[in-house]
Amino acid sequence: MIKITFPDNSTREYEAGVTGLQIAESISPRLAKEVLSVSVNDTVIDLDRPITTDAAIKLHKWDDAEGKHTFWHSSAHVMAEALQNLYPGVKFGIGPAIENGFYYDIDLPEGTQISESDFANIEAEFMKIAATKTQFVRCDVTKAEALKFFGDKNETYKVELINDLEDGTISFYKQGNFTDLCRGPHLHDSSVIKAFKLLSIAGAYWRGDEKRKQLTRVYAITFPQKKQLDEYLVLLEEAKKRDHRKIGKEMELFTFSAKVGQGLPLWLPKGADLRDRLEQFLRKIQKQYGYLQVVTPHIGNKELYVTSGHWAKYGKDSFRPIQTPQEGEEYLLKPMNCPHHCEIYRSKPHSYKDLPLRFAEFGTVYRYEQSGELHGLTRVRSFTQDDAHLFCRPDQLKEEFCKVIDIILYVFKTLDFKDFTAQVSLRDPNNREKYIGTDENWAKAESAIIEAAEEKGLPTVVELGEAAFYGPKLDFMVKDAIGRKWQLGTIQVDYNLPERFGLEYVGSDNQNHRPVMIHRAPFGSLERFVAVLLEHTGGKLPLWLTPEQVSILPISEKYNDFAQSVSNILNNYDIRAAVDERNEKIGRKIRDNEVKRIPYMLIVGEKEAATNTVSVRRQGAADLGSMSIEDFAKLVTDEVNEILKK
RNA sequence: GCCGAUAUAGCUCAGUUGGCCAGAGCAGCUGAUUUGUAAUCAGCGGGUCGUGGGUUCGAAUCCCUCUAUCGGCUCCA
Repeated sequence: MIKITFPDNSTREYEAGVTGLQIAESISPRLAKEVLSVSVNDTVIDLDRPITTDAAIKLHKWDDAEGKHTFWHSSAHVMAEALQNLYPGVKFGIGPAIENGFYYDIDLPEGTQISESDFANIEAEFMKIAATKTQFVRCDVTKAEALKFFGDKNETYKVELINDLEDGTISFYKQGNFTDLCRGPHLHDSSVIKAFKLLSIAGAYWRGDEKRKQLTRVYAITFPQKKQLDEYLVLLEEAKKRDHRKIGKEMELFTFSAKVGQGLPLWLPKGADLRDRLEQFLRKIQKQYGYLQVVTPHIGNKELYVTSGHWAKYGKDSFRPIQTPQEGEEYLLKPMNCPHHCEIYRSKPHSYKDLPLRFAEFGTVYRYEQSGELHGLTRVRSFTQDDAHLFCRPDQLKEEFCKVIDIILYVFKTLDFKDFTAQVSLRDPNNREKYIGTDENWAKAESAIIEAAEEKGLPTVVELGEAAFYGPKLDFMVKDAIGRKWQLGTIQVDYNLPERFGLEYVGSDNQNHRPVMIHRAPFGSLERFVAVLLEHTGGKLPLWLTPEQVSILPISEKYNDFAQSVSNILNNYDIRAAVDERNEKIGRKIRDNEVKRIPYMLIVGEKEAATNTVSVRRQGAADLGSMSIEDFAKLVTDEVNEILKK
């Protein structure tokens, strides 16, 4: 007998060799029906694999991530079988589950391709296979067997994968007439897959290497119930409505012109106004935190970037240098503000008493991005960073870093970004040539970030290979309407640029010392920030950001949406008409439709109203007496602003 | 940059298998209307159908080039 411990710490005894499915059956028939896979001591395995020793287990259903993962991974195998039936000779790459669904990378036979018109056909074939209740059967194989099996089938990609695997760890899964190299786990059988939808096809390089062949990636999703698929599709449609490109056009915030050039946003008056408000908002905070505003040119001598290391790192992938007509000097459109700020620091000697120095600038930078990578406002070729560089003594580093975290969290809180991830971006340990600076400095910078995040109690995830080339970062990632992750706020510790620029300060010991630099941008860039802000709010921005919101929303949404948001505030008031033109009783409670008109008035600046004077009482507070409805409108506006600022 | 798709008035779109001077709604303009209310009535203007080439008696509709956009990949200072 073995002892099985459940997530609630209860235990039961079973015969050794019991399977996950049998355990589920022993609990309830319904659970047995719904369970998809099982974790045994934190490793997810198939339901029909025997458990031979005491173990802690967790049964996974559709509603947990592991359950979905198993479900989608198995679906990928079924889709592969369908594709194999429809496109004989197709070769398979990899087919994993992803956040929303799964994909399979395939190499179609010469001359074949899949287009949208084929989707229905593939979907039908998939459902046909799923309905046969085909079982997923695992078998362990030796490396030699595996190589022979796929070699005989000329599955070159699988052979390559197997070559990288250790003998003794290789397993196959077979369902119907499709066998795949796979670690598992899988569903017991395909009958639980009730709905399948092919989402899109795209090119994807084999093993993510752009020098290798581009395969066809087929994206799809499945569900245990047809209804869930319908709901998902509705959700996708809803998300599309929150696309910042659509909202930005409707609200007349920004536009693009092929003539101006791709990736170069043109901010329209209303968009510029929104930007300005965001800038003012941040400027105010930064002033409180002792930042000093500076302004630097949009170009800089190439030598500046040779010094900073940017030229060597990115020169060839940047916009070409501009040359002066007479002297042939070379200038670069500035791709970042740091070198300029370093030179500002260098413009005079500094005492240890001067530090930290915090130079801030809304600096517009220009970067060459590959044409296919451009995306609305989230990925552009010219954008404005809410940049600042903090020059501090090593002993001030952590405190300064923590204060920057405070600012970013304040910004996110004010704008109601709840769903973000703090990501510690470190070097790729296998690719150190990508980075400049000594290991010692990197180690110092990395530990500073990790410690500061810990001190602030900020939960973080660590990503290797995501660091800037001059230092590690703490990035704040936020998702857009359809779940794509974008980096907004960023804080970077840098020991390298101060060294390259020879930055110094005189310490209390009268010796020269090297300051540490913090790069930081709470918004990241105004472009990307506005984009994500629009997608989060669906364009319904807080009042203080766009007081003229209603007039810039499409007219159909004008009235209802805004009225609703302000009427929440109005609910706190007992509003009575003090004077009534129609000689009705003075002091009557204002009718609902009149209250609804107040927000409309607030916005369009309409002066006339049902009653010119109201007597107002704030619930649970003193009577405010009578006032003109215009004054009352102002009062409500102020209150809305106050609430939103908090 | 790579794979695939798309590109018709300011906006959202319709234009069947290539064939009359390319249509609608909204927006705009003009004139009525003055109405306790976002969306009244009448009329008008607006597109060389993304660009350049080709096939054809004839193309918005077929083919090619380029440009931009969309979904991914790669990249992302």
